[in-house]
Amino acid sequence: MNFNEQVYEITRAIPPGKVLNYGTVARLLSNPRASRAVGYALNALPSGSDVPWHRVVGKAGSYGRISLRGRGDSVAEQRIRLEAEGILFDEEGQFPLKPYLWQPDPAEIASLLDQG
DNA sequence: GATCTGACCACCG
DNA sequence: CCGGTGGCCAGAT
Repeated sequence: MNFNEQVYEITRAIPPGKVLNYGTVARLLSNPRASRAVGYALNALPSGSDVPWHRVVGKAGSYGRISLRGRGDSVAEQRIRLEAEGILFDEEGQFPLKPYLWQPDPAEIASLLDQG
């Protein structure tokens, strides 16, 4: 199980209406500084993937933010999907992280990474 | 193998 | 709040 697959496993485990930051995903993989690599992994996903990539967002202070680069269409799609799950954006295209942050059970994560 | 790039973030100052 | 820096992994050249 390589790094990318672990990222996908974690992302698949995020419930609808909840989100994680790139850095949080990296921490769950025991690579606290690998947030950038998490972004790379999601970038490498095929368009028809069953991985809910839209539930991984960037972080700006205590706010969540869509931070895709060079993919205008995907930015719109991510926002639409999140809004469809009940996450509403403010005028600055952000939303407060606190009510939407997923708090995973460490044992569940360990199990996920172990099995896959 | 060296080098560069990219959906990032924590840590200073 | 803003900017600079270092660190991570994978893919392309």
